[in-house]
Amino acid sequence: MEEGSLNRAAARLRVSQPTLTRQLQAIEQELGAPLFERGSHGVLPTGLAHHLRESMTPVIGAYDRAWAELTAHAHGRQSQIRVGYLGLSAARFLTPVVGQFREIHPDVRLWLFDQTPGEQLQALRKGDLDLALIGQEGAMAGDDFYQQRVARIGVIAVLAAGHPLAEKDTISLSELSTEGFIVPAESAVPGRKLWIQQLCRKAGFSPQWVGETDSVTDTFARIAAEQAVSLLPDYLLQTAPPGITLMRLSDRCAFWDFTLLRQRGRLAPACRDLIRLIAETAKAS
Amino acid sequence: MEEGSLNRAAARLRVSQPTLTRQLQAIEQELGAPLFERGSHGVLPTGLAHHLRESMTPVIGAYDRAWAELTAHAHGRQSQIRVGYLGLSAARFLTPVVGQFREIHPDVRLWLFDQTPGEQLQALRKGDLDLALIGQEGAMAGDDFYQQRVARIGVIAVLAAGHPLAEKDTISLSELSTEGFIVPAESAVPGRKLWIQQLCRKAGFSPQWVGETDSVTDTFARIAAEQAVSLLPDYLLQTAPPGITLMRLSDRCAFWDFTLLRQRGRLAPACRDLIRLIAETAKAS
DNA sequence: TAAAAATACTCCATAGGTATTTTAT
DNA sequence: ATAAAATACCTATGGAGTATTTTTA
Repeated sequence: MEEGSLNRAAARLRVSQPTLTRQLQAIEQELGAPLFERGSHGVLPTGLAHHLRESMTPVIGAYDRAWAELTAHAHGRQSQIRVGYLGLSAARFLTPVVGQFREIHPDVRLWLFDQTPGEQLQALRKGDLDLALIGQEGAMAGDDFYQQRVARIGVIAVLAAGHPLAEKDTISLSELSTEGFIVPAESAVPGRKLWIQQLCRKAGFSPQWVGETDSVTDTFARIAAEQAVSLLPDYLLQTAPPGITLMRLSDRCAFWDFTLLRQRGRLAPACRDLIRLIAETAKAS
Repeated sequence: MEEGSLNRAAARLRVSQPTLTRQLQAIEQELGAPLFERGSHGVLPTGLAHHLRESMTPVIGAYDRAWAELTAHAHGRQSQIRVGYLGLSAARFLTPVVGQFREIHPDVRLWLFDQTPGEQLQALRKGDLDLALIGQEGAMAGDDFYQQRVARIGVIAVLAAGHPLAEKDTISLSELSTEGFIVPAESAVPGRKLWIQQLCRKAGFSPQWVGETDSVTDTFARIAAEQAVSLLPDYLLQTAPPGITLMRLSDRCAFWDFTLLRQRGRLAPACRDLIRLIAETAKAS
C-alpha cells in the first residue's frame, strides 16, 4: 500500500517480486476477495486492503509488545513480582523487606496479596503469583513448585478458657491425646489436618476429629463452644480472643515450618534478591 | 499446560510427540528460557509459560476477531458504510435515502460525514470512507477511485449586489470575460479552479484570477468587497447572503456534475443498494 | 512499447513423521 | 522397569529464487 508497486514493495521487504505476488495471492484467496487492483502503473489498494491494515496493525503491535515483555522476562528482567502472603503471619517477615527491596530494585514493582494458603496455591497454579509465603501447607504443593524453608517456629495449643488443661503452666502434646480436634477445611488451609495428624503420631496417638471450620475465627468460636482443641503456629500467640487460651507446647519435636514457594523455572535476579532478603529477615527474627 | 504431558498434548493437537517437542524447543530457544520442566511424570509449566499464555491469549483472540470481520467484509457482509458528503449540497440526495436504506438493510450501520471535497478525498485515500458524494471535484480523483455521475446540475454566477450585471434578468458566461475571478484554495475544493477554467474556455475566454479563499463564506465576503465574481453549482442558489447576488447562467453547456466516488474493489450488496438509492433520488430531483 | 504483475520451473529449507535412544522416578 | 521426552533419520511440502510470459496503458 505504501509503495504502490509490488516491485518496490518487494525490494523494501528484501524478497523477489514473484514471491510477494504469491504471498498476496495466498492472502487474497484465503480472504476470498482481492486486496489490490493490478495495472501497468502498479497496484492500488481496495477497501478491503484498508480494512486489513486498520484491523491488523493494532494486533501486530500488541503481539510485538507482548513478545518484548516475554523475552525481557525470560532474560531475567522482570518488571514485577507478585507475592502472596498470609496476613496474620508473614507481615512479620515481609514488612521490613519491602523497603530494603525497593532500594535494590526501585524499578521492579512489588505486588503483595493477602491470601489464605488455599488461595495462594490456587494463584500459583494459575500463574497469578510468582512467590508464595506459605506455612506448613507448602508441603502440600508437592513437586508443583520450588520450596524453601524460611523459618521454623513453635506450636501452640488452642483451648477453651474453662478447659482443665488451661489451668496448667505448660502443656505437652500427649496431654491432648483424648481431646477432640477441630481443623479448618482442607480448601481453606490445605495440609493443616495432615500436619496435626503427623504431630500427634510423633507424640504417640491419633487425633480424634470433631469438626471442620472455614476460618480461624470460626475455629476459635467452636473450640470455645464445644470444649474442643486445636493446634496452631505460634505467631498467633498474641491473638487469643476472650474465652480462648493459647499455650505453647513444650514438645521439642513440635514445630511449624514457614515455607516459600516459587514458580518453576529460571530465577530472575530481582526475585532471587527478594527471597534472600526474606530468608535473612526470617532467620534474624 | 492443560494436558501436563507432551504426549497427550500432541495427541490433542493431532501431531506427533517429537513434532511438539521440537516446536516447544524452538520457542524456548527464541525466548531464551524454558517454558516447561520435563520429567518422567510429564511436563510442568514455568512462570514464563504462564506469562506467555496470559499475554498471548488476548492477542490471538484479537487476531481471530479481526480476521472474522475481514472475511465477512470480503464476502460482502459488511457491518457499516461510511459516507462522506458535502453538507450544503448532498443533504438533498442523502436525507431521503437514509430512511429507505435502513428499511432494506437494518443491520448495516450508516455513518455520514459532513466534509469538504478535499477532506473527502483524503479520507478515501486513508481508507476512512467507503463512499464519497462529491461534486465536480470528483474528476480530480483521477483513477484512484471508482466514479459514477449521480446528477448534472446548473451553474450560477456570484456577483456583488451592486455590480452592473446584477441588474440584468439573465446572464451568460461570456459576459463575465472581463471580470476578476475568485476561487477557493485547491486544498479545500480541489479542481474548482480547473472547472471554472474549462467552462470559461468553452465560452471563449480565459478567466482572470484575482484571489483564492478558504471557504464559501470567505468567497462571498471577498466578492462583495472587491466586486469580483465566481461560479458555483446551483444548489447554492437559495443561500445568497446580503450584498451578494446569485444568477443562473443561461449557457446550456455550463453544468456541474455530482459524482459518487467509491473505494476500489468488490462492491458489497449493501453498498450497491445504497448507491442505487442515491442515484434514483438524484435523478428524480 | 515499456513497465509492471503473473506464471513456469527449479531448488532447498523446514516441518512433520517413524523408529529409536535417553532420562528420571 | 516403565513412562515420558529427546534424538536420529528420512520424506515431502511449500516457500523462495531466476527466467520468462502476459497484460495494459
